[in-house]
Amino acid sequence: MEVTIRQLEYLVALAETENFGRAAEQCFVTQPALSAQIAQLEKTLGIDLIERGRKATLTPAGEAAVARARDILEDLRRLRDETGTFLSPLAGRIRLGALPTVAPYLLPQAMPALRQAYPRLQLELREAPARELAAALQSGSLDLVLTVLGEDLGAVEEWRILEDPFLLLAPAGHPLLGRRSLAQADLVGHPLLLLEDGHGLNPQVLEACALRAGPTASDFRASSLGTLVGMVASGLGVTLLPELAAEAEVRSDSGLKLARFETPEPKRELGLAWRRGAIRSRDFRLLGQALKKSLE
Amino acid sequence: MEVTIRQLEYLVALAETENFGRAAEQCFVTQPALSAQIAQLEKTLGIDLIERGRKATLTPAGEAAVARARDILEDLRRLRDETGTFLSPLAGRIRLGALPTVAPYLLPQAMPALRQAYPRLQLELREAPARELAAALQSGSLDLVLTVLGEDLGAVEEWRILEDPFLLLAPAGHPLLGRRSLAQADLVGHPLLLLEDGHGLNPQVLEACALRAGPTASDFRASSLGTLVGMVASGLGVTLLPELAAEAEVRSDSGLKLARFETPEPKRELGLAWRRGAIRSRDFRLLGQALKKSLE
DNA sequence: TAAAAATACTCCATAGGTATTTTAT
DNA sequence: ATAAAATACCTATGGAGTATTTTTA
Repeated sequence: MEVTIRQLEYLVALAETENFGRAAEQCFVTQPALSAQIAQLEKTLGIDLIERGRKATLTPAGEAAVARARDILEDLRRLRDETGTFLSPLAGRIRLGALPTVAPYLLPQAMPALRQAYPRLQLELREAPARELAAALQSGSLDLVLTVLGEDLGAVEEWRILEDPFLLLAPAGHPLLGRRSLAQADLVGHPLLLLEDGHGLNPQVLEACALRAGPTASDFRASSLGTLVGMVASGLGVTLLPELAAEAEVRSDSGLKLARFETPEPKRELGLAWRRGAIRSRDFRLLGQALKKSLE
Repeated sequence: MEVTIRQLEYLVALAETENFGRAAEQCFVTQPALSAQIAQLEKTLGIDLIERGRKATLTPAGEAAVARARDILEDLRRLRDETGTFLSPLAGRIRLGALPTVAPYLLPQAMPALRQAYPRLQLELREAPARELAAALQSGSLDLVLTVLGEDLGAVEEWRILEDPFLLLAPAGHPLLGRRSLAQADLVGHPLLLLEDGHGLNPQVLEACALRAGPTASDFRASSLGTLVGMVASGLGVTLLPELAAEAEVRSDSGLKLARFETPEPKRELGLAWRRGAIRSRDFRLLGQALKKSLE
């Protein structure tokens, strides 16, 4: 006999539920039907996949089979998604990864318009730092990433969405705010607050200011932009915020002030990236256009 | 209806043959049977995959579907291979990549013993430079690579097979051969022949000799170790050969001589590498042992 | 001794085969 | 005109259901 997709679906369900009955229920079939298919699969492979007992657990061979089965089912979903887009644009599932310093400020505004324009689009969102996004994109566990462009993302196509300048955030009355114009060099000597290590934003901030880490970087580290703003508010120092985030994070009654830098402004470039040659690149460009439009 | 593996097999066969009848033949079914399954697949996906005519060609959606189908069928083969190894070690297919400067000198000797010990093993061999091997390993199009260890191969496990020292190859009577002992520094000033750019062996050779490219490297480049030896024979210069290759490439009547370097010898370290956590790592270690043993 | 999985048996959906017609070049 | 694919129709395999027994913790 041959291995069937159905058998693989049953196997994955069984791996998830550890119980033939519940797995069957999850697959909308009866327990004997599922049992028979699993038995059939074991027979074709010539090895036991399931350790029968009070709980149904996987044998080592079962673990291996389930891993492959998941890949196969995932690829099958992608087959449906990809062929579907030739029917109507932006139909089906797109797994989008985005930076935690971007997603919450860009996507919520854009979603209503997107749902309206492309009702058959299903966006699966995952937030992760830039390195993880790039890796997930290459490994195929993400279809599309919303991230900082111009870094090494591997073999990708990029689509610019916006330039996001860094603004100075300081408590009202801070000496840096008084100047007629603000240059990046003016920051020297002022304690600069950063995010926790590992955030891609830090090197961007430091590089944007042509500063190297160390002397002026403060020892306090924040775990999100929200707490970073809080730290500035408590007088621990100043920081740079992407304009995109600044609008949302800095409340007008917080006693904090934002200031633009004189040109050339420090900035980051945000956009979409996908694997070079991806079948759905047209879809991805459409999505990029929609995102860009939602910012106007 | 649901997409079935059989439909995907038929689709791939059709993509390969561009002809329903021959595709059917290739799948050991009749033409109407294959036609029906393709029609069924198109119906479930809701889109035409095939452009019917004198030749059966793929529509854009068909291209996409075939690409995914190939992935799925490949994963299915891997499922069989991987679960099979829990039955008997080293059963099934292993896709092995190897350096062109290693494969022909190591594998032919080892194959007979391997076939004897593991008759159910099917080795698929692919020769490629180190960078390609590393990429193919990570992308999953190879299971195992035989390459120079100690370079950046990504998230892999490594298994040492042998240290392969570089020997000096020079025409008999060459001044470098007269010395009592030969040090790497002695090469300075002698034209050193290298392989074509892109070969991983060049930087290894240059680094091994603590020489940087340029002054002493000759302008002539060889495309294989065989022609490299020929170039030395025609008096264009000297070169370094891995000992593994030297035995096979340098004929005793060629008028060429090999000389060992004094310790510390320049050398390369050869071994197997596979993706970290690969299910068949036990198999790969067994294969490594067998290769090592075949060298004794 | 219960809960869980396997077995026994029936039914029907469907893949595949043969024979034939339709379609494209 | 002719090769190639679709259609019509039949057969049989096998997957799913119900009812029941067997297993095991």
